[in-house]
Amino acid sequence: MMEQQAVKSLKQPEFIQQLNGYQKEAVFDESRALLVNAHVGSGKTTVLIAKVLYLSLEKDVDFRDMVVLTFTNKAADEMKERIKKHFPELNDNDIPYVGTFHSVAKTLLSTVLAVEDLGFTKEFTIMDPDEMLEMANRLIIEKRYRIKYQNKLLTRIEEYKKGKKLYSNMKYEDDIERLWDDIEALKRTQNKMDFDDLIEHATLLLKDGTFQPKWIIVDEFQDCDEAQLEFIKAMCGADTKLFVVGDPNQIIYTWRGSDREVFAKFKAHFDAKEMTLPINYRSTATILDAAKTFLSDSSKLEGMRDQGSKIKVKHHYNPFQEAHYLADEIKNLVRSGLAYNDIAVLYRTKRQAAVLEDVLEREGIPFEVSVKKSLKDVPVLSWFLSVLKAAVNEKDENNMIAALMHREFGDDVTYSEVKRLLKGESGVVSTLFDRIKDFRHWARRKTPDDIGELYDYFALDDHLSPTSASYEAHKGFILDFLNKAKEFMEEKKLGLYEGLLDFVNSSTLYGLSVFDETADLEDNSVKLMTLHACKGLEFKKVFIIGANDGLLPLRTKNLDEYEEEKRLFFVGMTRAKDDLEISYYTKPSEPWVTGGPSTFLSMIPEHLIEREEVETAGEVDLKDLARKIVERMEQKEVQQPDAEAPVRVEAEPVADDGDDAGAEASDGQLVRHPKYGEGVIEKEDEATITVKFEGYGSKTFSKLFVRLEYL
DNA sequence: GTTGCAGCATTTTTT
DNA sequence: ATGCTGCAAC
Repeated sequence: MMEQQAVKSLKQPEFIQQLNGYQKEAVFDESRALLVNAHVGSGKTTVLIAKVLYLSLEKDVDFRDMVVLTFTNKAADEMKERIKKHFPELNDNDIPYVGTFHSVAKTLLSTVLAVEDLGFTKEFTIMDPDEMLEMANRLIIEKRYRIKYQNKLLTRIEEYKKGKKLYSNMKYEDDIERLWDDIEALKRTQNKMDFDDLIEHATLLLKDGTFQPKWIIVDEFQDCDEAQLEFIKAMCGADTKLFVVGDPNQIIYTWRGSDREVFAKFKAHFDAKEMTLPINYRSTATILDAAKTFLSDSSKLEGMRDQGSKIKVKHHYNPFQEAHYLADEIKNLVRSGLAYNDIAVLYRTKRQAAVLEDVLEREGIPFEVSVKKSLKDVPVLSWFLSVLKAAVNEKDENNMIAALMHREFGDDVTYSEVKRLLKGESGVVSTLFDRIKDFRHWARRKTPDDIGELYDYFALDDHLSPTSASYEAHKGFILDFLNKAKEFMEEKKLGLYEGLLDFVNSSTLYGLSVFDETADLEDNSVKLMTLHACKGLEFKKVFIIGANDGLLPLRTKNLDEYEEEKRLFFVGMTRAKDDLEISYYTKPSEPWVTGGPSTFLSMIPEHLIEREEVETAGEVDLKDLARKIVERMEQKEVQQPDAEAPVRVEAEPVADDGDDAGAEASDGQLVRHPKYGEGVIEKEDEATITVKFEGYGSKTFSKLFVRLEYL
């Protein structure tokens, strides 16, 4: 018996054993193309990872023959981490095609594909939207283009590309078409690709069959747009198999281009087999029953759990009053045993967070608002990235201009002087220009170990002004950035120049998370986020606020948009495991939003609901409070543009005594880390801090992100 | 150049 | 409700 069991468990590794019947069927399936309809909370990620591990372990598929595509960096990182956990000997080089659509396209373009055929070189760099905007603005000035609604330029360009028009009231055309043609041409001259180009160019070059993996695996397939589907098609050879997982009930990004018909198109094109993962493990029956109301086809969604408690529908006078109620309620919940991170407050628009932030902060409730930060939020890094991009890609004139002309860190030259420098005319002197131009030559003789020399090579001290108050912080950011670049190069086994090029491009795709070690820390705080941002997450207690017509659902132009609002509401509701509470206002803060419960609330079967009015605070009180909050918000807005760096750094003591030696002040200091617990500071410099933890050993963090509580 | 009016949006966001 | 902006009239 024992032996039999041993054999059995050998045959069925743990990651298979834990699957249910449907999930196993999906993992073992051998079809050319399989479309898995993964209902909400049905263990989609588990199946995806099991499939990847199964292919590797049982079917001997090499990771280099597997393309695993995700939409977000977070999902890609999770996937990579899970793979590496099973195969600790693997590094990023061994799983090159596990990543986001964009990063995989980038990897293909800079390795196996013939970008030269499209007029690029392998040294191409990636342009983010900010950079594109800079380029566009420069073109407008230079060519004297007339562009209407210029402060909505990026949206207008996007709409133009999709063939739509943003403003239907425009009587006369402007120069948007010529502007876009110029941008397209300039991108080629400067050897740069924007995010869309990565997919489009890769698709074009893949069509000759250079790269055809054995397997293509896609996560969140419902978010796929036309271009991404074409990308997948272009990679398919006769022997390529496809495994895509998605949930049509969670299509909430059609406004961003995701294709409502993508499931049908996939099935038709690949003659795909379709399967369903119906079982939801997450939510109580009550929550699921209520959520099903918002689906067009809910027949296949099955729950596993008992009834649970009813859904609370709360009626508040206005958002200010609600914020106070929520603060009290959260305190009560925590008192009754819930952790802060079991709780989420979800809303339709970002601006709804302001009131909550204000009140929760004053009530001392730990919370986190999910806002994506980019490198641009740290001006010194944004500038330094321009320097590096210009250095790494010799054709990148725009970043050269940005690097030299930066108001704070640049070389104090005018536009016409930079133009003359670029033309090679004499009479203008810029050390930074020379160093950037000479970088490739210099870097040839260097290795990643020499990366610290970059600081002196670019004479950064001259640009960061050592006398300024923020000098130490600025220097710290840059040293930290270089440090991360070095780690990156070592993991990928690249030389200094190639490594820096790759790192710069990854930074563009990854944003700040390139070196945010706290990104997915399980810290104990209430999460505030939009309904869009909550996809993929789950909480024991969920508050959905502002269920008023005009807000949730937002005012919609057509039935399609209304259906998408329903799916969005569905996504929000199904984040809740145990308890769901939905609120609406008598007096919402936006004048175009209707007072009273939204149509969505009347769609939920009455027997699943428990209604409650929350006492109205005095009118005077509210007005006073409202005024104060508006004042505070205005103050914050004024402060924002000046803000030098992300907040956390300022909150922490930065070594300020003496030069290099200035660490001893914090040595031995007792601190608490949200993940590793209490520890003692071992070492500290401008950029990093090393803490020794009981049970985890020494960990080095970037001061940019680490959140240490000084005890 | 200035002014008043009409028309429109007011939202979600990854790479 | 409010704010932006294109547009036409001055």
